Amino acid sequence: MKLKEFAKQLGLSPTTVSRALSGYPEVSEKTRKRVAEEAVRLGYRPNINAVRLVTGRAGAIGVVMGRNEFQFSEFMSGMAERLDSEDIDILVSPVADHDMKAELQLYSRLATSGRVDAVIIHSPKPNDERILLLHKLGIPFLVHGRSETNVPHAWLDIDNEGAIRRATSHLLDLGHRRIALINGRDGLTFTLHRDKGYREALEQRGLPFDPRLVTHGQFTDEIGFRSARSFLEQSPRPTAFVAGSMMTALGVYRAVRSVGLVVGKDISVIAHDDVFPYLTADNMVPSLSTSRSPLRAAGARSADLTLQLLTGRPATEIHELWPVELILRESTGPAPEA
Amino acid sequence: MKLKEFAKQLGLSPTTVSRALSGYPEVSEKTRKRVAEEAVRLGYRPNINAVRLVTGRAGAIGVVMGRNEFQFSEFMSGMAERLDSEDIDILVSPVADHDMKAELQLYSRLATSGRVDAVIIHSPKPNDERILLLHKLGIPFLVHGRSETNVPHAWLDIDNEGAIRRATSHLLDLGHRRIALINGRDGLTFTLHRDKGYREALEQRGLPFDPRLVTHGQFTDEIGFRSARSFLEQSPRPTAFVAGSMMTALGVYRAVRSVGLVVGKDISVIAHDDVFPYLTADNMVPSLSTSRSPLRAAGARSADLTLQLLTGRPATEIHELWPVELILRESTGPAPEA
DNA sequence: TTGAAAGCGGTACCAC
DNA sequence: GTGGTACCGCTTTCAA
Repeated sequence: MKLKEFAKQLGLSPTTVSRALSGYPEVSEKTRKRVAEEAVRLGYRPNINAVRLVTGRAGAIGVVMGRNEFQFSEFMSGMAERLDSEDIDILVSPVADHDMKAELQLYSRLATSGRVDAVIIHSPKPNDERILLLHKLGIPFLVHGRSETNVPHAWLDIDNEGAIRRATSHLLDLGHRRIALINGRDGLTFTLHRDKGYREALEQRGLPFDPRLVTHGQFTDEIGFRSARSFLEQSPRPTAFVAGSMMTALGVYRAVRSVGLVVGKDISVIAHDDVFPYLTADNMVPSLSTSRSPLRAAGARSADLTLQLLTGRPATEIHELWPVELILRESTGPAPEA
Repeated sequence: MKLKEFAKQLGLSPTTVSRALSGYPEVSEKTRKRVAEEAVRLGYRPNINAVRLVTGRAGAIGVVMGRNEFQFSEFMSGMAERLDSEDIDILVSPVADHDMKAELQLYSRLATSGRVDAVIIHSPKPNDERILLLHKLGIPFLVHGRSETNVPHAWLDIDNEGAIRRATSHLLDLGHRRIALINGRDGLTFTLHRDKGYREALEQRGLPFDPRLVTHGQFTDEIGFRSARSFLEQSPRPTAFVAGSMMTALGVYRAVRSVGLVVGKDISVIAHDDVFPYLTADNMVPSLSTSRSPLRAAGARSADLTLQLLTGRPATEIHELWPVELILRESTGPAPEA
């Protein structure tokens, strides 16, 4: 059913029908109501591609996801929550990890092809080429995370620095002195922020920073296991771990057990938790102390902010830093006597 | 840069340029090459929405994802691998779990709005309303999984029945007699197939089926833990578990440990593994025996088959059943003496 | 408050 | 092999 045909059936002009459906003020209430009802009854829906062509809007937000990021479904679910009521799609473009060239090409394509009205990017670096490119391309974008590029950009981030500072401080309060940090991929802003939070906590106590107590890598159980194992071989060994993700924590738990130690007694563990429905810190044994920040909520808010961007709110105004909760469970305890 | 403008710069007509770029045969090789080069140089890209309007193609494949499905990133990465070379997007529509009404509405919208050329649906039921609806709507679709609706439809599935039959048989071979199955959500085809495979293995040995040894639920660590715990309270307790996913297996491991038993010795465990980069069966302690089927590959192939569907291959011809490997590791061992 | 008509940026038919 | 032009289905100015 096309507009013309539909309009004819109603005895109206296409113009009026279009206006009625789009909620223009000049249409009489009676007409609007009739049009709306008939549209449902006769099943008329505007052809989205025609609308897009004529309005120049794509009606979609692009999300570029790294291929190995299990967190994605959660973020996107959040986005969907917010976008459900709008007529806006989520366009997902997975891109191979670590292939910056391919990723940059992707943005050019997305921007110039008019598939999306805006883009959300993840895991930025302090000096991120993608941000420069997107700015140059003139396409609205939101950064999930932060960057230090002086190009103006909208962002939403969690307080990684504060989260890890507090986690580390708490461990220090418990008497731990050798605390290992299993951090994210090197060079990413959130990794740097976490490193910073960790160092700050040490500094506050006048404790020295030991680079041998920090590793960087993807959030996988394997990296968690390997890092923890190699830390545990040190002498003296650390008595506490700060882990970058739930998956990392799984590896850490295993590593601790594999050398005959007990999490929460011999070794304390705090991990960052994005809150996944399928893997719960509370259910781990012992239950896992976490710095906690629901990724789903971040997804919803990111969609919301992107929408604001699209309605003209300046990117420079859109900066949101979310606090992170510290939730203490059984995996943290006083440092064992030396 | 628009076609008209671009064509003028080349001293050609829009028609010729369009043909050259779309690879029509009647354009001379020389012209085609020149046009292609200049397009890159001047940065001309056809406006996708205009193309879509005029061709009637959406240039996108829709994927409807349940909100709590961590497997999704992996499947989509696979899709992207295949779609990278095509000019086809992935449109993701997350939908609340268990909200069939919302989901059906979503399909109607997707189909009638012309946003997507085809849809991929997941986790079908034997008699799935979505399949009926999509068929009625006349939009091409591929089912990831299987259904028993007599509506013709393309599908790609793994041999869940065979996988669980073999897993169970293997445990029986090892002398286990009380084997518990922690299965997926009730009513879904793959869950039924797994139930069936489990029963078949028992039948082959003439062993009775005990409904108290089977649970159904989402693939979460929590369900894995709870199910396993309640199984372990039975007397006599099962000596082996077949778990529906890696997340479930995490819960099972925990449950076993929490009652002072040892996986691989007191209790054998086999889980189904979709192969995630961030959670590896081999890294678990003890390493986890699995029925294994890479979801990423399924995603790539699903995209491929959907493309075939779009080029006219009849849905009734597209049925693919993938075998599942059984990989034995340390979590399975002989049944302990009674 | 309603309608006629000119595009939006391409594709593809039909002529040359 | 190349070009003119009528659409694709809608929105939006302009006029009534």
